[in-house]
Amino acid sequence: MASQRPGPNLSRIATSLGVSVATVSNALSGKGRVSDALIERIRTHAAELGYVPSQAGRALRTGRSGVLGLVLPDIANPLFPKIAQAIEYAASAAGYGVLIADSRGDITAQTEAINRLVERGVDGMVVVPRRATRISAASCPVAVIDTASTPGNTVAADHWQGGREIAAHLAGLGHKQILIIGNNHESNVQNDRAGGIRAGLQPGMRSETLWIERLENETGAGCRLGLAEKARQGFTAFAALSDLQALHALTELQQEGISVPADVSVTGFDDLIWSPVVTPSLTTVRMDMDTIAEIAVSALVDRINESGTREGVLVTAETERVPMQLIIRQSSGLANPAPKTSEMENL
Amino acid sequence: MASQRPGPNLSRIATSLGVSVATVSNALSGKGRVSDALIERIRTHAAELGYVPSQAGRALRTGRSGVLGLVLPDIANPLFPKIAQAIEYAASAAGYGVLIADSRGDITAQTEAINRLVERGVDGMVVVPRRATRISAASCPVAVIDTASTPGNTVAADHWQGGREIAAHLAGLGHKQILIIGNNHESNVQNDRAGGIRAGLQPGMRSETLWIERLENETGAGCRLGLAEKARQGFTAFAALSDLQALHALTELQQEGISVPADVSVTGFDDLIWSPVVTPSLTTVRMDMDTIAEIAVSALVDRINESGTREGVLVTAETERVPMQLIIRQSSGLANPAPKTSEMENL
DNA sequence: TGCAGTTGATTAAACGATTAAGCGCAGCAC
DNA sequence: GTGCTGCGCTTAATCGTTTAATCAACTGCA
Repeated sequence: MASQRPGPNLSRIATSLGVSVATVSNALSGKGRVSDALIERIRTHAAELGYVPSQAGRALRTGRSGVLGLVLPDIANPLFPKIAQAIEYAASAAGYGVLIADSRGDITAQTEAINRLVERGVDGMVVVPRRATRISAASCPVAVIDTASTPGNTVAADHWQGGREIAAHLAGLGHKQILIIGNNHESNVQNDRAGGIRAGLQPGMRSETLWIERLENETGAGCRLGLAEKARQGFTAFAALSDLQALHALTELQQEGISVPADVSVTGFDDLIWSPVVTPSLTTVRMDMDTIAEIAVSALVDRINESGTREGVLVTAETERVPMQLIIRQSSGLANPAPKTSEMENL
Repeated sequence: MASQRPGPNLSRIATSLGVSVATVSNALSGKGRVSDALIERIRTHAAELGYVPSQAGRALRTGRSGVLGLVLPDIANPLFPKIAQAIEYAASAAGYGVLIADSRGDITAQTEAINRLVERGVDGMVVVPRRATRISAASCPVAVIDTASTPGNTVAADHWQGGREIAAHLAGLGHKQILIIGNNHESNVQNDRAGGIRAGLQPGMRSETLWIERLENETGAGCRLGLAEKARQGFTAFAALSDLQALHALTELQQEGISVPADVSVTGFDDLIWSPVVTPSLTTVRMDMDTIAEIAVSALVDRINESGTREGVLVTAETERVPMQLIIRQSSGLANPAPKTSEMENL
């Protein structure tokens, strides 16, 4: 009934070579005292038998599963591919597997997902919360990737600095009136980004912030934002707090016959998959997910290796903010001095 | 040194109640013969102690890890969130965890990723290949989600039928000349979709297919597709084989001053996150990922439960094609009878 | 030669669960 | 009263690995 593991195990190697299991284990792990000749013999034999150690046996003995959990509470988060990829890469470089637990947006579902991970015996986990959910002491080390202003945050992109990059870029192009577009008013990430933009404005520039979440909830995701009207009011730059909103803005403006970047500029955040593909391609700010993932995972791994007692703690890292990188593409250009008389023959 | 698992184990419950470990195990799993009274007593006591069974112990004994692998070889696939979510949901409903293994696009990296999963002892895995990679016999059951025309496919959306839906929709709107836009010529999925569209054309309609992969490789992802010229040639509908290309087409057309849907129609595939958000919102075809995931996972689980010998097989499911659903939004409209004289004042 | 110290291996005890087999006891039939 | 059956529980083996403890043999040194 019970399915046998296919490959050879330590004891098969041991009997086949006429030595004890412990010796084989020591030879392969390089820990105990085994003669060099025997180590060599055992290693080659193990290799030609195609031996792979049983994670189950090892996990049982050591109390470590070699698996990290990844919790993404945000429904179908478009950043997911990048995050998952980066985390998986960093984890597997550190010898860990990654168990995902997507909790469809709900907060209780999130804690359930975390519990599932704990029950599966993960050694630690990476959580990317949407709101500042208190990930209080799951019974394993936890790394939080959100934003530096979130209490308990382990590491994150420097969203504030990213905002400043955008502001500086727009200032350099001569824009005076900037409309910031966000869709989640309670998101620490978006607030940091918006704050960074405002902090980066030069004297003589002003900004206004448009939170579209209520509009989206009432009228649906594809609602009109009324950006043409805003352009008529004198806004020449639309700085979205995410590429999704940037796309929303860009297409709405185009549909209204307003040319980007000739008439107005549009910028985003995150450098999502479509950013280089749309016309005009999107000027945005990229987070260095690989570095963030590496920092998070290594902080986690350090903690796991150091603490014998498997306590639940929020781990900390030396570098808390990873700089974001401005990607200048086509959607941002020199401020049009007379935005109202939008010429349709541009470009 | 070895970190102790925090919670109680079977033997702690057993000694605490003065019974044997086996009895506790039987009581909790409901397998052996235990009196109802004792079962009750053990269950409540286990509950109040907060007992969670050790996956490691169980895995070692039963040879089953209770974990499925998910392999997504496609770099940063924008479908990833949906797939991962659906698979994770289906798997966790079936009592399984999901271990991800993203192999950054490379084929050798893909087999490495598969090996990593096998070494971690997954009981089975779901593979979504980009090209028809032969997933020949990893040493565990494998479910392939690609397209019905792929040999060895387990279950997939009925891309062909999805294509017919698009064709029928465009035919109903009076379109005669359809430009199909794809970016991967070797993709079974895209070929099926294109085939479905062509098969669904009414008499008097014609189609042409534009593969943009070479253009993308040479000129970058955001290259000009020259769609305005195509519109001038008389094409009134642009049927992209993925929402990403649809977005590419939509924004390029808008930028050129061609109005969608007044002048031409644009349709996509997959109903990705931005489809409802862009202006005009995108008419597309949605795959029922939840159903697909459920079928794949349950086929996998059936296979796992039935085969004792852990052999590596491509599992099959009863339902191989899951119908796609046409989502009509704003980007498709009645065919403009005189596309050449595109009036700029539309809308 | 005798003794301490090192080397290279073995022995055995875990880790936590599952499960086949066994055992005492009651009830029942002959 | 004996034999049989079924119930309720225990005993014990097992999965594969790690690792502390042990031990034999050999070395160097007095």
